[in-house]
Amino acid sequence: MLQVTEIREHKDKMIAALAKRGIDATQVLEDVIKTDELRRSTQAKLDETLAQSNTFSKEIGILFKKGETQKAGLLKEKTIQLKEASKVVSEQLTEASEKLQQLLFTIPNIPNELVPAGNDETNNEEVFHEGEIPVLAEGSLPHWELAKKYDIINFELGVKITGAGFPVYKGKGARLQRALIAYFLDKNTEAGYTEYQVPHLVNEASALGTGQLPDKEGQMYHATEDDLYLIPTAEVPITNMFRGDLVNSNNLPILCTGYTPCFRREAGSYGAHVRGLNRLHQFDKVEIVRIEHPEKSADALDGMVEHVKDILRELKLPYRVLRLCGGDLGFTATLTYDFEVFSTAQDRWLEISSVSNFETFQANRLKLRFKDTDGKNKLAHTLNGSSLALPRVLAGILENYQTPDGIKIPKVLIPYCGFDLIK
RNA sequence: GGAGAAAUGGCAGAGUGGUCGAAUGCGGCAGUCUUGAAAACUGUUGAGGGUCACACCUCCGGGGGUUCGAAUCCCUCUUUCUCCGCCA
Repeated sequence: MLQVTEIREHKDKMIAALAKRGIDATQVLEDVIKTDELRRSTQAKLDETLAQSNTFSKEIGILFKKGETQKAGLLKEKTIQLKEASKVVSEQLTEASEKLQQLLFTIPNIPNELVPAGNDETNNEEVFHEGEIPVLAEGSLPHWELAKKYDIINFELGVKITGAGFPVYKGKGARLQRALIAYFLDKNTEAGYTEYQVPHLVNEASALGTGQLPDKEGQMYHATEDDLYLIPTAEVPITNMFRGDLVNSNNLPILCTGYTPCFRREAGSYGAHVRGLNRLHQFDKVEIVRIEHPEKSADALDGMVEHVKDILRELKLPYRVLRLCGGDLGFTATLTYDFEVFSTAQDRWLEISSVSNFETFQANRLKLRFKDTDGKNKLAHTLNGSSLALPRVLAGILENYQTPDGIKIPKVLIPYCGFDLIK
């Protein structure tokens, strides 16, 4: 959620930046300013009435003590009238505040100046790539065929017990998943992130805090009986641990990591692009989250990108890093780098990580502040990234590491797996 | 599931109808002392809205009520703790 004071001061700049998302925000920003003016003037009116009423109440107390009950009675009448008047104004204030809130909820975050303009993924900018794309032997297979061949992932069983998009991992497939999770968590904790295990269901306030609600309601599974949401990413519970907090600036940055399953309802398209592990309703992910001082968040984002690069380098997977364009940028982000692994047998890139800076957008909803060295309370910056999403990494490994003898295991994973070949 | 107790500033913890946005301690910040640091001492320090700045308004778990006036009384919800029951 954007800050109203920022909108008041930098409206034109914001309109220009939001244009990169393909949005003309002129009208809505003007509405925000107008509604905020109404809110403030109504607030002032209410304050005045209440101030008057408070003064009278104090006088009544004094009069009673003196025993001047008649005078007190007169003042009572007056305060009763003021109370009636304040009720009406108070309702107007609520109305204006709610309208303002509604408007603010519809406006996405302001893209960073590095974000290229553009409507869709074709305008994303490749900023880095690394790793050799292997030349595979004759008869190499996509991962869903490999999964069947080696009996390590069973999609049909998942359909039987739940539905499409809920695979069952088996034997060395399950072990490889577990190895990846442990390896990722180890890499993250070595880099200074503290490991957390968090709830997989969250309440409405949490979903609002990180921006899943109100705009992405349909993308989450909703347990209506208890009004809880299955998390679409560990970002939600982890970031919300700090909701409403006021932290001291010398406690920043705060670095967290956690493994969770992630649940996504999103109705995907059909065909090869969603086959196998490419798109699931439930998948595993290890997430990193940072709470940063505003002056350090840009560097922090670069650091997170380097961290994820390091992991992919160790896994020896061919990958590229994209800077998302305005049209592809998520609602809450100012700047996002996507990581994609090349899936050789499918001959396409698969997104495996998304690293973003949200600046104050989430913090404003979360009321996550820090006490700066000048003694002032300010909104912190939040950032997060996947490190990494499991299924597509697994797909990449299966496809890129396949040989006529079986699937080799990346060297760094062998200690975690306890085997070096799936055959 | 049953019975009882509680929820107050960054933290701990007083406060049972008016002068309480709230004692005290810790922590934070500034200073004195010191070569420097620690200790000690002195001062300062809740949050949000509003204002050029004041004034002023709101906030004592959430919501509602009683009252001229509520942290304080009533209702309700949530959470925590103790005891009992049940159970991985």
